[in-house]
Amino acid sequence: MNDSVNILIIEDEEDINHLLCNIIRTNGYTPKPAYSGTEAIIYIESQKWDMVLLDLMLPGLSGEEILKKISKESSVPVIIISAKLETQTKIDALRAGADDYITKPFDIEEVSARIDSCLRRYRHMPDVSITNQIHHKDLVLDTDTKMAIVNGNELNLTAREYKILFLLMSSPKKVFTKANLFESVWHEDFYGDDNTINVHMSNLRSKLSKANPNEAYIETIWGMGYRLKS
Amino acid sequence: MNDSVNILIIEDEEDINHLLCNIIRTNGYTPKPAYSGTEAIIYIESQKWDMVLLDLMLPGLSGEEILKKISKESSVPVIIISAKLETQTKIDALRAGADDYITKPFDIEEVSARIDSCLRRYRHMPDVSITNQIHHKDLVLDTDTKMAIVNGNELNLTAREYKILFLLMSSPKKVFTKANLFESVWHEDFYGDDNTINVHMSNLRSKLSKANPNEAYIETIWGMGYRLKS
DNA sequence: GGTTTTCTTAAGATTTATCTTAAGACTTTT
DNA sequence: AAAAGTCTTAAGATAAATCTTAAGAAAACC
Repeated sequence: MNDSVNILIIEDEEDINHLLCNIIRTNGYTPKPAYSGTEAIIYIESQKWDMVLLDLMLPGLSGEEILKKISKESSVPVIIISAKLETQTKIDALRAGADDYITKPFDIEEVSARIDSCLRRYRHMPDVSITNQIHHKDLVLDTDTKMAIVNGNELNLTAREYKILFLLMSSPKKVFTKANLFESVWHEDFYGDDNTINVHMSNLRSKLSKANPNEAYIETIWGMGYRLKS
Repeated sequence: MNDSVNILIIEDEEDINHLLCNIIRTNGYTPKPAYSGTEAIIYIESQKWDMVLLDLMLPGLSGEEILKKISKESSVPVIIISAKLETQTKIDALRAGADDYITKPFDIEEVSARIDSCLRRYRHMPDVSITNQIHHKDLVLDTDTKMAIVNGNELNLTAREYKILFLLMSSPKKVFTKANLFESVWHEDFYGDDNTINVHMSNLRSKLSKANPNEAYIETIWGMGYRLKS
């Protein structure tokens, strides 16, 4: 029962925190969001954690301070997630006890992979990641083969298509705006041409519906964006 | 290499697999989890094992089939762990080459004791032979001689090339990203120069295609990585 | 110490995915 | 019914990833 893997997420931006929670849940672990440094401290002191994801830019108590506190008091692995991409910041963080450092905007699969690999290192676990498939209704995304499986048909996806679908499936109920997509799939803060996304969505949909014409897997939310159809 | 005792655990339920891993680790041996019959076969063919723990109820390739395969090809001791408690099933398993039979839910200490005693019995007898080759189509990788065999031609591989090919062949359908390769082949978390991998792939491919110009064994998945061509 | 093998780096060539554009059809909202 | 947002197509342009080659660096071997 209590062999669940608990991961604390310290990140003040709600959107990003939720996204990280979903990634972690998808990977089979148990996420706990904290939205400020002071909130985080309470959680840190109240129970043991298997891992901490920490944003450096926090209101109030800074990420650096939290990092110091954590590494002084425990040996829990910490992955920094930060918009600061200066090498020096990175080095400082790693010196201060961080185990890995990911810059924003991040690739969700990379985050996923690094969490796995960090956990593996810590627990001396064998090199088999716990889950390599994401399921949603009869749609399966295989993160090993990078294929979608619909109706038993294996579909080859391009890198972009795969990443879009991965994102949608990682948060099944969430509506992803085009800005969200540009950030998570393209890793760009600025917004590209909306039509770029239209076209990719169209291509992705047509691959999926070729495998199962009776079902629409991706839903358009008018004026908002896209989500997985539930 | 080392004199660790390697035990393969074939069990699809994650919780139980992890538990068995822990027991084995506690006893001073090295566990390797396999979560399906097909995965197990790969490991069985890829190296020598000191023992196999096998669940009879597996998705896909059944436990009985695996047991037959193992006992046909090698003399590695096999302990069955199963929820089936009919006497007939038990007898059948023992006839088919199993060395011991434990019913679920099991007593941790009992499992531990039986593993020890079974190993003690076997230690003196050398394992006659589990195959030391991995096959994929007409490509064979010999884990003893570290050579690839294509079309009957034995190819000398460098250490890197061997490791890359071994990795690809260990999961025939999986797409390996460059990050995967750096981690598994170079044992580096940070990502080196992509081009290093390009060049090694190129060299490996040219060796393979020199032996068989008609076949491409390694496939590039644009924007994602490489995989064995199936 | 010299020779051989293997690894890495770099630069140019090539291939492929992706982007852009645009126009007409469709859907939803007002 | 009109307007705004979205879908689909396709073709050409662009950007990015990859391949290949060769040469120098590093390591291993003799």
